[in-house]
Amino acid sequence: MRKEKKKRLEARGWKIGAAKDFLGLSEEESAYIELKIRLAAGLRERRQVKGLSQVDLAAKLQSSQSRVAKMEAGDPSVSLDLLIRSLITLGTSDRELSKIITTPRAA
Amino acid sequence: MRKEKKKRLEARGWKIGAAKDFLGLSEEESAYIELKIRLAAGLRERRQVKGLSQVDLAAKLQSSQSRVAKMEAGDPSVSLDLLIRSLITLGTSDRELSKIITTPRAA
DNA sequence: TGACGACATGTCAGATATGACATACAGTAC
DNA sequence: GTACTGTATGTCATATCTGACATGTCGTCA
Repeated sequence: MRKEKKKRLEARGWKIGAAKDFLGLSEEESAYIELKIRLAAGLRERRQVKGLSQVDLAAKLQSSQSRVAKMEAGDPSVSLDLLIRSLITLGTSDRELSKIITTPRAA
Repeated sequence: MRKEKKKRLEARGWKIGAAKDFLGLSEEESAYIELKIRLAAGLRERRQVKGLSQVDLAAKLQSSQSRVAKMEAGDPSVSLDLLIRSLITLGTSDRELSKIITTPRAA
């Protein structure tokens, strides 16, 4: 369990949202959160590589800057569904998506 | 996803294979749908390998048999989020998940 | 200093996904 | 035939997600 800052950003919202457990996250919960964080990082990276601002991306997604910010922060209010749809909108292929999922984040 | 488009897709039953060829789906829409179908197939396969019924799996997921059936059918009412969480609950690793995403479906 | 651009964060009305239920259908066994 | 198991499908109340808005922070530039 070494996910440092981004994990910490999430922890508060998740522990409150889960509301039934308290002694830390179960295997499944942390697997889910870590996956979300990798997708979030992948989204930010791809957006930046394309030279887009959050506002630009929001326009493409028909969403808003604040939601894009939450996506990239791995906010508990963002679903994997939205993250993946956003990556797809940015032109991410299945193979690239697959890589994002399996690539360990830098410590 | 935009409501009207979804309703239209739903009305015409986009869960069938090769939907893109019959409906006027954009690249992004069909990428999303095909991804969902692969996850759905992966879920069914893993459930069956473990010798579980839909009722059994529903219990594990704290969901219902009908929702499991919809998941495995790739129903429009099911999110990628739920599909992936379900796969995680079945013990699917990141690597396996990645494989499900990139494995082309049998025609 | 102020103004600007990019990003973060909190809130909330409205949209969507979810579990649960009822019911139907296909096999299998008796 | 009945009974049972497993799966599919339609509906619905409500729990959750989403876009939009307001506002704040931080860096840069003149």
